[in-house]
Amino acid sequence: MSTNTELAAMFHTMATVLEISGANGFKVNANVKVARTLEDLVEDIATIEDVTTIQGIGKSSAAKIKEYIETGSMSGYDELISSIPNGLLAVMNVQGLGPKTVGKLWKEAGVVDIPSLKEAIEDGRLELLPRMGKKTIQNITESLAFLATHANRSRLGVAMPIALAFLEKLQQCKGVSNITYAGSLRRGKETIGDIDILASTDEPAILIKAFCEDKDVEKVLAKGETKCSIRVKKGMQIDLRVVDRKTFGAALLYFTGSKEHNIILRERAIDQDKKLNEYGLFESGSEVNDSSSTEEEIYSSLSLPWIPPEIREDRGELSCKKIPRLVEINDIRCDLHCHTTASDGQMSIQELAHHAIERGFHTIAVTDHSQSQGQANGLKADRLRKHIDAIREANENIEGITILAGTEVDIHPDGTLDYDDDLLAQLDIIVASPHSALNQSPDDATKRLIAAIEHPLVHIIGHPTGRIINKRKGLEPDIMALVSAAKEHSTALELNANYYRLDLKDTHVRAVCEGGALLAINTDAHRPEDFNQLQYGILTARRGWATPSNCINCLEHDKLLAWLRSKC
DNA sequence: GCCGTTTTCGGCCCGACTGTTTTCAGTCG
Repeated sequence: MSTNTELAAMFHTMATVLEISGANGFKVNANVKVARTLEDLVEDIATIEDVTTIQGIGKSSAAKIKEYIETGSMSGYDELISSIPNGLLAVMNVQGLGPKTVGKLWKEAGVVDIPSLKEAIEDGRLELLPRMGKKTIQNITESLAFLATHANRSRLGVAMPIALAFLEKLQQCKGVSNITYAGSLRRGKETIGDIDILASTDEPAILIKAFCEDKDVEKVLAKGETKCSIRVKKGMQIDLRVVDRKTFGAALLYFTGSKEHNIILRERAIDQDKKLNEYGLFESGSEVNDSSSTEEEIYSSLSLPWIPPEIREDRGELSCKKIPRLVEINDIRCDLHCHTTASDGQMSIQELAHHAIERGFHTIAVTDHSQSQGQANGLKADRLRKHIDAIREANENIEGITILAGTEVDIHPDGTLDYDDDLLAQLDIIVASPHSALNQSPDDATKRLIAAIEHPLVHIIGHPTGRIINKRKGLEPDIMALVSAAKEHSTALELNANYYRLDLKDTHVRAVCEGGALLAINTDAHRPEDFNQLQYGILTARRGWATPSNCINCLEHDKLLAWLRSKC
């Protein structure tokens, strides 16, 4: 684990312990903010001379961070953590249980962890506590069962189809004038906690009934006149919020978040003697809506440009002089990392080419696995030579697209490649990716990837960390060092659009773009439907503030080929 | 704990829903 990640986890833990202990809420929030800042930070915190220059990190936290970097421990941390039972932190993950209740469960019912919470429910101890009725205990029991069987957050590509399916059904309801998804899904986060749906309708009761009684609903968690929550059979929670048509824009802004972005907007409103909530922007003390029918109008009233949802994360978007024109799906003109039946793909070269033509691409790269990838039917040298011939022939015979002969060559743990240079030199495009030894040390990973970046024949580093979201951490290279080397050698770093990967991730993408290196957004398609994954890559790229000029997939045909040939 | 073009102290976003209690605390987003 990187120092940033370790420290972030410690600050999160401190915040939770403080919260259970009943500490000042603002102090709790300050610790959460430090944790979040550390999570977003791409540079190794240890390399930053004065961390108080980072917004949100003050003297106190800076001293703790410094001490941890220098000594490997943090004074006060162990004492704080040991002030509550270790297992109590897990109890905080139970839906419906917050710091006040968890503190009460501990002090008044002897609950110290999940098992003892279950015991306290079974032996009736919980019922003896004030404000702990049958219904509350039933809800806790159900939350415990849910927690035991489900991961906390779903991958973006899991949540999106569920949301779209619900939208399609709900917009059929009588009276619905506006319906969309908001929340972290609209912001395109790599994982989604729950799906937020926002609607305006003349017939709220009909919509709410349809929502709560849908065949995919497993449990109705809350049901009011304007707000309902359900859990669907696939395990995700969906919140529906019904608002007046006139306030849809304000509500969309509010429910898109992020929370941190909203807080700054509200503070900005207060500075202007106004009040912002989900119903609109109001002059102070007035019930008269300033202007709130669209998001654009609200931002404008706050003297701000409209900010794309993907960057509403309090990562500088509200102090930025000019919001760049972020990359869009229609800017993408080619896919430079795809597989065929030659290795582990399901499409022939011809099928791949036809799907690419359908998408309006001018170029498609055939990049099957290299020889070390036995389980993926990776190509030995002689098979690759024949494959190159087949690709060249297809390129001759198929009109309307350029088909590039390429490879996704393994980067060995020591940084060498899985084919000889002589063979690589025969190809049009070389994507080099790590597939093995994905738990090597950050130093080794950095050396390994930089060796590949510096290789004169390599065009793109594929899924640089090898992570699998919610499953595998992957490599933790020094991203700033990679970016610097990538810029120097004109090697692109990939944002693999597959929603299991999204590798590089959003903050890494931003480092690539700000560092002046090239970004490649590829689907790594193995099946025709994989081309649809591009949407997730685009969302992630936008979260990383990527513009078309950062991205080689946005180049016109001749410029792309010129860049490819510039490597020799 | 953090912050400051009202600066070193005083303030820090806002509202819906639930369950339990009868006027509201706690949780969630």
